[in-house]
Amino acid sequence: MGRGRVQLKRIENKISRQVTFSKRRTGLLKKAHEISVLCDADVALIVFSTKGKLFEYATHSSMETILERYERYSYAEKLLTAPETETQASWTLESSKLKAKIEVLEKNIRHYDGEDLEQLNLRELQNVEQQLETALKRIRTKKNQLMHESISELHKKERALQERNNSLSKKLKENEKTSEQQIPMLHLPQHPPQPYPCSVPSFANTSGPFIGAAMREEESVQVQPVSTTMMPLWMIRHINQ
Amino acid sequence: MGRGRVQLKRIENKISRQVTFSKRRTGLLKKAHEISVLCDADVALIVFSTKGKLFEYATHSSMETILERYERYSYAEKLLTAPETETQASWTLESSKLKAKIEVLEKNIRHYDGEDLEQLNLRELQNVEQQLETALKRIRTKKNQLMHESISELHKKERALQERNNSLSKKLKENEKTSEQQIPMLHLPQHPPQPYPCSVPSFANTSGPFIGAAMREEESVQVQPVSTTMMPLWMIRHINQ
DNA sequence: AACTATTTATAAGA
DNA sequence: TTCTTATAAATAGTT
Repeated sequence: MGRGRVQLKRIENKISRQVTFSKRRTGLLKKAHEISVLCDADVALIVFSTKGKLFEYATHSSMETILERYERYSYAEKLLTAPETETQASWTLESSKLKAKIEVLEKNIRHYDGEDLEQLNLRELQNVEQQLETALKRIRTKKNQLMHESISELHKKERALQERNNSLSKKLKENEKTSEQQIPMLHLPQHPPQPYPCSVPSFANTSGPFIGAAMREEESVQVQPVSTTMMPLWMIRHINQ
Repeated sequence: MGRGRVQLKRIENKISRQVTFSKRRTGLLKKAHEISVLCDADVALIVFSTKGKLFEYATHSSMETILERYERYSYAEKLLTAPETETQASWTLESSKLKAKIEVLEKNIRHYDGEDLEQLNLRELQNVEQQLETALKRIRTKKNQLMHESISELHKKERALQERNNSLSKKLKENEKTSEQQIPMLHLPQHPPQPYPCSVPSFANTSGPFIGAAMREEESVQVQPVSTTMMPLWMIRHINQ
């Protein structure tokens, strides 16, 4: 249908190809529309140009609907070939399951926070109480363990620094003897050690609510006496709060 | 293109419609193929007949590929126009968000259960401990409230039954005087009242771990002395456990 | 984008 | 369905 016959092969001339695409595209869309109206058919047509531009036609029942129908139609095949293409229904299902789970978990947490207790009866309150007591015991044990680890760690550091201080002051004294130059010496009392002029409350004697709470319900733990430590600031804050 | 003009409207004659569908369908598929070859375009064509039969054409790159490309292409639009028609990607996203939330909640609960404490530092342990203590206080308050309500309720019932007993025994005595027949009288000491031969431990004197725990950290609550009650079995079980 | 010679598609009939 | 054929429609090449 035109001035000359066309061979069914890619048109090499870019301009010609573009023009032909434009003309035939219009025709194709028109024919798609015609068959859908004349013959009461559901039609979906998708065309990507060489450049990647999209043209589409779909019967009034909309592209999505037709594509879904297509998916459904070829469902059996796809189950065998592509189980990863799940339907919206299964996603919705999974979503609501997850949401339900979240609701339960949040309710539990509210109970653990001592909130939202109206719905609980005495037996349930009793259960939650028991659980909280057990948890509290475990947490306090863990906390004690952690603090003791901290303390040993700090002890170690303290000793190392003390040794370093000692050796430094020793060297300094030797230097004083040999060199003509006078370097002012740092006063370093040997006992009790005081590596830095930072006032830190003695840990072993602290009887604030923190330690008190930590020890109250525990099997007694041996607390190593600590004379002075280089405790990090956040730890001090906790002890004194 | 035929012996007569055709109006663009549904062909009412079923046979004609079917014939036309068959002819035009062939033509449409042919033209789809032609444009794809001549113009190097990606084409997907889906046609459902009135009866629901499927006919399809797709460029060599296969129907699935083109439909995926289509989904990808119209992703942005869909997000704006139809958030309810979500794509698999967004479902996957929502799903993983929900799963992440569940993970966090479960971790929290494990901490509240005193488990899985390895990852927590001292500061975090301190927080959990505080939270648990608060929760425990609230729970014990709630439990006390519930128990006092129970007790008043039982008191009320006890008094009512006692009155009923008194009036019954009074009537019985009167009957004895008037009637010739001897009816054995039920022994009902007035103090302490003992409506049923059911041995129930006195509530006020119970010093088991249950009450002890309930009272330990609370503002002192006035416990009304209860001589004898008709406590439900489940309550007794809790007190004695 | 419009024109038009020609090819192609297809309606109607068999 | 398929073939035939007259004719409408599409479109290749040109302007």
